[in-house]
Amino acid sequence: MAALHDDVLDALGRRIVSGDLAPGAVLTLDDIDTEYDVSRSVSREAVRVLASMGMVASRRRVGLTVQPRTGWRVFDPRLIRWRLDSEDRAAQLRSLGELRSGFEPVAAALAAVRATPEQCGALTAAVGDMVVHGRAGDLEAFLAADIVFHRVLLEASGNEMLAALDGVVAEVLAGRTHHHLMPTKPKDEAIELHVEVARAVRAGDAAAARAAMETIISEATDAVVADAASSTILGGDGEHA
Amino acid sequence: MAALHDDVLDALGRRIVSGDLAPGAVLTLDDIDTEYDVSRSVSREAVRVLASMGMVASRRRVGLTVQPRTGWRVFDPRLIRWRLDSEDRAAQLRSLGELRSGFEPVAAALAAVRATPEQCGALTAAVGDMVVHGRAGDLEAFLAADIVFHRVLLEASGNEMLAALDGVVAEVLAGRTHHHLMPTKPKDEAIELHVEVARAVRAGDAAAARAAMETIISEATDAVVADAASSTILGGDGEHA
DNA sequence: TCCCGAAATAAATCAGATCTTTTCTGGAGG
DNA sequence: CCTCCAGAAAAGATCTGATTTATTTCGGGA
Repeated sequence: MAALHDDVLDALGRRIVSGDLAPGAVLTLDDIDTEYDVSRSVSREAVRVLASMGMVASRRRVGLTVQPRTGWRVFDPRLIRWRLDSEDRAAQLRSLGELRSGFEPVAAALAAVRATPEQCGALTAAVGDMVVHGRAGDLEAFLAADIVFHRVLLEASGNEMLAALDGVVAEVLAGRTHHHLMPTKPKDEAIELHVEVARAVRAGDAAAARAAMETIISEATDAVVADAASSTILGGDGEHA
Repeated sequence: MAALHDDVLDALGRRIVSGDLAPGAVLTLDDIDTEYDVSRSVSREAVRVLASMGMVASRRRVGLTVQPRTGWRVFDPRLIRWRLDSEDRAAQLRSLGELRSGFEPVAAALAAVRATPEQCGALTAAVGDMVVHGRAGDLEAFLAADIVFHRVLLEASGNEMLAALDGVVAEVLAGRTHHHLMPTKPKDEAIELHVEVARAVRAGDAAAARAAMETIISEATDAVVADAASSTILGGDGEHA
């Protein structure tokens, strides 16, 4: 089931992200063949993908040069995953959080106008789960429901690019929970705000949906800051923390 | 200078985006070798990248299956380019615009806190160019300055993911101008708002920067809607249209 | 009818050759 | 000593064809 080239891609990607292979570093296909004991086609395919992510550039007579971070395709899920698994984790979470603070209110507003009845139902169901598990203090189950809530909302925005960011949101939410930046029991107000978003979406009230979502995020930010856990501006967190 | 595999990748990508190769369609590496008259390594590398973009999946004994759009990595610049060059152009621009309406205000707020003196200078210079070319009615030069302005702003946000969206903004702005959704002469108020963003960023006033950017976008949206050109909700356009 | 093994299929991998581009090196000429 | 050009060398790009492996199909037997 393994895929050789995927293994090599993964290994190289992680080495680059970790800084083991820093921008400017040069390696050759031969190096890769030797180091990972694979044939040329495997190393080539791995490198080709890496190049398509802007992480390396290949030049004849020179070899493969690791590219500066500014050129990386930072929206690639694989790259996000590598960064989250590396030293870079905190920075990646911060970036994702800031990003999220921008697009989630938009998604909520759009969803209010475009959500299908099925999506409204799914949203309501997810909110219901959040209430139940939140009251019970079951953080993992609450997190799962929270992730579903936001995924459905993004999907309901009817914008495929927003929908594609569901992984981002899931990572942020999971990261916050697992890094213990959440209270042991989700705040009632936070849950209430999710209920409000769902209500506004059902009612087709874009402004209300947007406002509630903005509040969710800013409240969460304040809470985190007040928590003295860290201090990111506009801070991205975005959930009852 | 050509790169065989890149040509094939481009050709296949465009065929998929255009619907010529619809989701569910199956093809084999052999088909590609034959159709484009290239060797196996070339077709393999092209397909590998396409797979990494979520556009095809390869399975033994079956071949390559074109994947549904929901799984595509829609943030990949190549995919965005293909969509912009296809029938899908309008939808892609709408998506990008909506997205932009979310993240640009955030970027402005962050830039107010994080911009370096050099970036403030670049921003001011860009605004100056906008004023000059705007007054002169030179739409192309104005567009160029506008693009620079937004690029610098995104970069100044200090968030590499926001910075990576500079291409998105450039495409939206260029698309609006070249689709004649702009007045023959940029509105003074719109220019004034850009001046205000630059001022707020220099002053480190995050709230003001965010507010001005939000106004830029909503004013532009209203203008477009009033223009009866089209009607996208929250319309994302975002520029003096 | 159901299950199992053989055959067929197409991707995955390997191996090695050839082509092309880019860079480096020496030497000729100024 | 510097400049310029030809030739060598390095490394990716492409090609070819063989081998391996996973998956599906299908025929035969219980």
